[in-house]
Amino acid sequence: MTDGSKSNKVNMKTLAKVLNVSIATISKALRDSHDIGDDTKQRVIETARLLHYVPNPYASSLRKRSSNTIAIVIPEIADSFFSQAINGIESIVDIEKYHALIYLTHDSYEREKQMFNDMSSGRVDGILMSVASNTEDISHIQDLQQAGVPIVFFDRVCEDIPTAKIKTDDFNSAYMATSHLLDQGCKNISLVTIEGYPSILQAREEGYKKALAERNIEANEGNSISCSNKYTNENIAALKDHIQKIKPDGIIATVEHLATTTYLACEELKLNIPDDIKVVCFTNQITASILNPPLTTILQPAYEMGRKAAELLFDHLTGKPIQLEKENIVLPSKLVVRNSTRIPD
Amino acid sequence: MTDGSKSNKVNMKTLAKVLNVSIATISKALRDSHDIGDDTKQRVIETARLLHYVPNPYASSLRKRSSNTIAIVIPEIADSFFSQAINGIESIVDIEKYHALIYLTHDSYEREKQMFNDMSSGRVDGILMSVASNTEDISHIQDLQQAGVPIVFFDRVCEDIPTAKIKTDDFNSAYMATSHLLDQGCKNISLVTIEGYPSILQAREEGYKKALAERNIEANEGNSISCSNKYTNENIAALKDHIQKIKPDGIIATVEHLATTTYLACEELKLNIPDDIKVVCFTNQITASILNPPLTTILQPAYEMGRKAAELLFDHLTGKPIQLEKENIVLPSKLVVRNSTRIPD
DNA sequence: TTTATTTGCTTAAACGTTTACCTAAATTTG
DNA sequence: CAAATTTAGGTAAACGTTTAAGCAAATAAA
Repeated sequence: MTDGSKSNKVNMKTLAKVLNVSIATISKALRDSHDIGDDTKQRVIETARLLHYVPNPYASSLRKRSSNTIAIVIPEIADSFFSQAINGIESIVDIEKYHALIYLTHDSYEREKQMFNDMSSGRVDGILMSVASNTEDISHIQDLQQAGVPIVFFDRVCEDIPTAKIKTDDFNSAYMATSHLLDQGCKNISLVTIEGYPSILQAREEGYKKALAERNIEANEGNSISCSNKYTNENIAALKDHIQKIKPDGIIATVEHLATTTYLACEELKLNIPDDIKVVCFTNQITASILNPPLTTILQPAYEMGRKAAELLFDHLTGKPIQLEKENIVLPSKLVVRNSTRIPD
Repeated sequence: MTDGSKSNKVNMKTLAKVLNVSIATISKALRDSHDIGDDTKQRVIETARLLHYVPNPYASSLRKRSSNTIAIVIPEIADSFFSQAINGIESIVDIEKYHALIYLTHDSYEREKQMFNDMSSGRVDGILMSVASNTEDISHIQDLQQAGVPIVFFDRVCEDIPTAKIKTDDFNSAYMATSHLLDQGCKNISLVTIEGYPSILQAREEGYKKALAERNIEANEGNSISCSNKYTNENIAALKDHIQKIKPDGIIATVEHLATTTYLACEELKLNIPDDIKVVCFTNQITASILNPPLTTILQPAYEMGRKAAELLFDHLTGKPIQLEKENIVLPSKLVVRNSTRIPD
């Protein structure tokens, strides 16, 4: 339309005919092969440009047995963590001129398994993933890895698969957060977490427990409450029950949407944050600073984690001398102290 | 590993050999062709399952000249709108057993154009997109459409392309929001928006102006301020300047991250929301209700928009009798009133 | 000058499907 | 019972690349 060309498919055959050379010459010229003379190369490139030739990726993938495509396998895009991580991943995918297929597991093992089955077709050259929280049988992952598809985990890693893992220091962050609450005078801290229990939440729970243990405080079962992994009124109700029963003076919320749950539960119970109860939450949302009160958060390096994971995968894919199984990277999270944990005057 | 099979590629040839039939028989049997007898079909399906046969998508795409893949072209995944929209899209992509490639334009026309060039290879069967805000020359979109690739716009639509468009009522929502502020007693309302000006922001501005005009209030140039489209301290500073100069008693923030910008600017200026200045923001974040004060928002049907866009695209792709160019759907946003626009007692 | 090497290109097979067309046997029709 | 049709499959080409192998001409080496 904007140019003179019709929408007839122009492929290598077309170019070959126009330039009166063989298809092989076209292919090699475009890939800058040493086989082709400089002037021919130029002529090929020029006519390719003129005729708006765009290579067919599927023919290429079929023949080369590689797709220039990676998979991003994550539970969902509901929170800011994965949004930011995807942006980090994309920043590299873009540079490498790859494509990214997105697979959302909805945190379900069954779906994750199906998706791995799909990927066993050679659809992707590599995988960046955060495992579903109820994935225990990891044979689908092992199978694909054995089949030669490199995998890099980020955030929710699978410890039993020998490959690169990009984590943040969940144990330590929770430890820091809990210690911070203790420093601020809390004596009875509850952990609000979610069902299904991905390993990172386990680490957070352990960091929490360690901080308590260090100060000789017993972490009794009752101080832990599990919510469903999406924002619901049921969660608010459950948390209210919990608070009324346990009467905690501090709360660690382990995932983003639990911040809202916690704040609303406290509000409904007429509990003042931070006077009656102090709150820390794992979240990356910029609104943390304008909450009522501003929320003390554990800020995770989401973008950097996605980016680093992608970097490692591409280092491997592009044949750099790197052993994925040796890469075990921990990027630190940051405790950002705000008023939700302030000691009242 | 978990099964007896090695990682040797099993393809139709393998199955054909094992079952002593032709490759064509395998192919037809697996696609449930009428050509093949029921018992043969069963045998094929059974051995395919046994040998863990997974069809090669690239061979199939090459031959069929269609990829079972769609593109999601969006500016970024930075805010909750696009996160939720993607989830809506995925809910349909999943059902249809398609795949979704994600293209982030970073709101840049140049990148968008490159991506369309990439897609002109036949890589995708259809496109779901929100156009970049600085896209004015739309020939890249036209070209692809003319080449037969169906496109469905959502949110940031391109009016000049005759195809399906899923929007929300930006004009009306902004009108409602502004009227609401006026009802709450505001006399001097500023519009905080972003540079680059996608069409939806234009609509929001016009809704804002209409509400003012209706009450015979002049919307002077100075009441509009443009920020960069990411959360920065510069934006906060600029907004502070603006507020000090114009002294608005009401603010409409047109995109999500401007809520934080606005709240922080007001805080730094020691302005009380809502007593000194009332605020409404276009955002889907659940934290709106726990802000200080809770934020009156325009809640957009992000998930539904993504879902509906995908539905229309697939209706078209699966040959349903539907004319994309006739589909112009507007899903309503909702004004959720909270304390940031409350009239002081 | 003869031989070896390099340059620049071509031929043809391969990647794994799908499908138009063909065929032989089985079944139905008149 | 012959002719027509249906059933159940096979053959081979095609989709658009990439690449191993080959080859003639030009250049370099001996």
